[in-house]
Amino acid sequence: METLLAKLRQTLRGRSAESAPLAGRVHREPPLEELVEGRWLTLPEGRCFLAEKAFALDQPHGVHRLGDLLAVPHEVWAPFLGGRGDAPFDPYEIVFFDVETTGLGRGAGTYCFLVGIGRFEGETFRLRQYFMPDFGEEEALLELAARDFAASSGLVSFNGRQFDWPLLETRYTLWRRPPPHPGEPHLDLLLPARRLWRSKLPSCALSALERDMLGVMRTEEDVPGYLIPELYSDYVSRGRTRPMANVFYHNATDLLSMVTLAARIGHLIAQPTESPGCDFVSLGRAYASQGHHERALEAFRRAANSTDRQEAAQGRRELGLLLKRLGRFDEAMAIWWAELEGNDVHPYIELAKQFEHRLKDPASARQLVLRAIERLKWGEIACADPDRTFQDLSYRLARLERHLGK
DNA sequence: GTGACGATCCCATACGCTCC
DNA sequence: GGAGCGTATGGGATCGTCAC
Repeated sequence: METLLAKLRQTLRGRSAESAPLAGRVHREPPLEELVEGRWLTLPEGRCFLAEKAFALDQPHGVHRLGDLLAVPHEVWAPFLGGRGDAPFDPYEIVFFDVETTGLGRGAGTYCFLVGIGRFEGETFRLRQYFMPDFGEEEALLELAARDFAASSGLVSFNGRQFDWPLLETRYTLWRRPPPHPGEPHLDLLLPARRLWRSKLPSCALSALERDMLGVMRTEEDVPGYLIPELYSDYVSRGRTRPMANVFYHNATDLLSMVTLAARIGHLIAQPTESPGCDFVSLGRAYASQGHHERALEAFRRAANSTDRQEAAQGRRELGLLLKRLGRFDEAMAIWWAELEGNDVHPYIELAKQFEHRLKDPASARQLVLRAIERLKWGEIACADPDRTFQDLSYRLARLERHLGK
């Protein structure tokens, strides 16, 4: 088996060496190093092109600056770090990464031909892009990327938990190398972005977030993601370097956008009161699920005060339920009382429960249920399943009347 | 002890979304 | 176009409380 693998590696490397000069002749395009700032590296494992660039921390990217992330309190990331929410998340100890691949599949036939890795170093944000010029040179790319990953204590990506990292792990496994990083803590920015803006934006794809939240305008250099596998194929088989330079631009822009997106999200979570355009209901749920109850209550209050009627109703509902869960019944009841003239049946039911079970006042509970039934009949209360709601209310009323009768 | 009820948890299922 | 994750939803099981 080992011999077979060695032969395969040799064959692939041989093909790579043959195809490189051919590539230059077909289209007479300039070599990659003339189009992308970088240099070729030769390792025992093969050749790899390294493009490297450092950005000042006050470098703008859209409406934000790269260094904005450094002011975000580390603890805001805890709800989004997977199983390692307790791990420290220092921007200087983590790496941002994004890979360009030959397709969307997860199998052995999908290669990562470009790995972009960014990290804060002193007064700069340094971006390194490792590029494999042919399929036979993959191990060199993996070796160089591994050195960067191994020097980090955390990962940041966009959809990297589902796509980029598992794919990279597969590539290392296929070369019989251990993945260079345990994979945790891993901040996948797609998760908090969805939590914050799912109900506000038509899409939470990185390109949409760039446009709608970050003010990033890509130049004509950019290429759409779906074309990337084809462009790499053109590079390998026909030596087309110009479109490949555009892929470098695409990858670098993705990485810089991740940095400013993280800054935007981090500041928003840290100070939700100063963040218009955020889905405070989802943010509150995220806080509540992590036990940050006061922050959750604050987020729900923000939602409750929204000018968007639907968001305001949801905010009040979540606020009341969380207060009840925390045993703050009087505060919860105040919310429900204020809601009674709205078009939601929920506050009637919650108040009826409180009167029946906690306050031992079935007569008041009955009045509330009767009023809810009446409003439901008149169509003043909207609910997803009016018939079922009517049944539930009737059942509750019958029980209360039995109780009162006795 | 029994029954009714609410609260909570767990599980299964369906669906939408994102990456190249 | 493949695949995995998160979310929403609904049903069932379990537990604690209370009244009888």
